[in-house]
Amino acid sequence: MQSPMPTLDPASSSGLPLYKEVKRQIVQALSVGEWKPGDMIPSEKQLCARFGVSIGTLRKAIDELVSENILVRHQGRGTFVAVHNRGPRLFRFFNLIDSDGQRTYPQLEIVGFSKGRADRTVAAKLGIAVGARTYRIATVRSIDGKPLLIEDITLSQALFPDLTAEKVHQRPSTLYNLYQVAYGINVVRIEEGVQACIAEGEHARRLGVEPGLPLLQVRRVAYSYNDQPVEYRVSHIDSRHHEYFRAVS
Amino acid sequence: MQSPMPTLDPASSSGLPLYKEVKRQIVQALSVGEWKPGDMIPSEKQLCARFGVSIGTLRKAIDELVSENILVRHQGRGTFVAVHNRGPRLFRFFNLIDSDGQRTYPQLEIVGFSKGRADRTVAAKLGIAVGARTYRIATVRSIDGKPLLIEDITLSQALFPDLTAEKVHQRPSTLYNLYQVAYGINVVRIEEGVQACIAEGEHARRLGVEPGLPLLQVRRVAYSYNDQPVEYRVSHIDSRHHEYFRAVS
DNA sequence: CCCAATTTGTTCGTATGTATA
DNA sequence: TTATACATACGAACAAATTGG
Repeated sequence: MQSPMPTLDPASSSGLPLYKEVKRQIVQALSVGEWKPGDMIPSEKQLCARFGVSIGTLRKAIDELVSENILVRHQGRGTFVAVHNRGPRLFRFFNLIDSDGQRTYPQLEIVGFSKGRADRTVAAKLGIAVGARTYRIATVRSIDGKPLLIEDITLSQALFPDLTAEKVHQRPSTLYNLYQVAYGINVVRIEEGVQACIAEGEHARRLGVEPGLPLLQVRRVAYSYNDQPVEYRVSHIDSRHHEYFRAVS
Repeated sequence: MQSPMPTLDPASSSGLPLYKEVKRQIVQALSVGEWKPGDMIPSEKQLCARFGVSIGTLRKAIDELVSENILVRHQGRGTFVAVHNRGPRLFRFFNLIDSDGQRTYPQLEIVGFSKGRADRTVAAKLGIAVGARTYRIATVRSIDGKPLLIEDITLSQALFPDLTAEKVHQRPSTLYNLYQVAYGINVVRIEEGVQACIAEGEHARRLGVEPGLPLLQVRRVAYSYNDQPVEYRVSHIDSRHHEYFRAVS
């Protein structure tokens, strides 16, 4: 009357706890695109059958993925792959708040697209070889027509084959959405460093500010599932009327 | 053969799920100092008996507190109240990394202590009345004798009665540790906003930099259990050789 | 060094409640 | 209403880590 040998044996392949192995396989399914952002994944009962584990074990795996913002559960509806770039979530990684403490959502304009090669910094951040082919995208984000933030984005050509200025300009939504629908690449996590700098030359011109103004410089690496780096982005922000926000618990 | 009525009835007092009510009571015990940071709390079996819930329900409550960094579990040893200011965790909220990407731990020096009253900003941040009595503490953090970061800290006198310059100077460890051992106040979470500014006057002098240098300005509110604000801190950082780091998942 | 007791970690499963379609 | 799906609550059995004798 005891349980038969499970389909996934904890000691067999990985030595990991069973629920960690289940979690790993779910992430694997996500990263190969079996389920896409917004999709409902199979019900708990179906997943239990698929992985040969009990409901409690499956829930523990899904619990962790939910806490990592990779899955979202809705009672009575199902469990879904998290969408990171729709509606207000669009600026999930862009927490600028204005003087009243309200979140703001600037408009994005693409002002440049070119091809290049990775220098040492980019190569290290993106995990590619020095000299590997890259794209460079330049943007301006504005509120009420006033430039607020400029970005210099670097992507690996290997990860985004045949990306063109047209695709970038004609994207229906955000860049992260373009990565997702056109390349199946989902940004789920970022790391960034912040420094203060002085506006000069090109940066001052694109921001429409006088040289000498203090700016925030943010260097961000965006990651997909399995800690795969997919984008390197350097931003310069006019923070006179907006501040960069964060919470740590 | 069914379970008797539990000591905590989900529908009785709060309408919350049982495990949320258990969690609330544990936080309550923490905030009144029944268990202090570093203490081992009673075993799962004991807590089940105390709250009249099953092991699964108790574990779900503790799981959430662990994920919030309020408790720490050690298999075979017990469950402990998280300590937020010991050893390397000392700078848990102070993620400055140097040019090599290494975390750095500057030395702290107290350079000022005074009494004052809350202006509108401080009152709002600390949840106290405008004009309420406060303390002001000024600090400098240095690496290799080179000032890197200055802080202006504001505390409510009501929360920290009889705080003196001597206590601040003679603290054995960090300020957060002083809050903890002398007043039973534990900082478990912070929120902060970041802007760029220009070094001038007093700030430039304390940092030992020339006026005109761009600085990071960080405004932080530190919270204890139950989202109680306990400290307001404005920092100015010379970020030329160090950057402010953050990760978002 | 080993053993026993304690404590948390993992896995299993059942029953019932609540939300949604 | 009914069926489905997730949420909550219960608890058993065994594994793994730690501690103290």
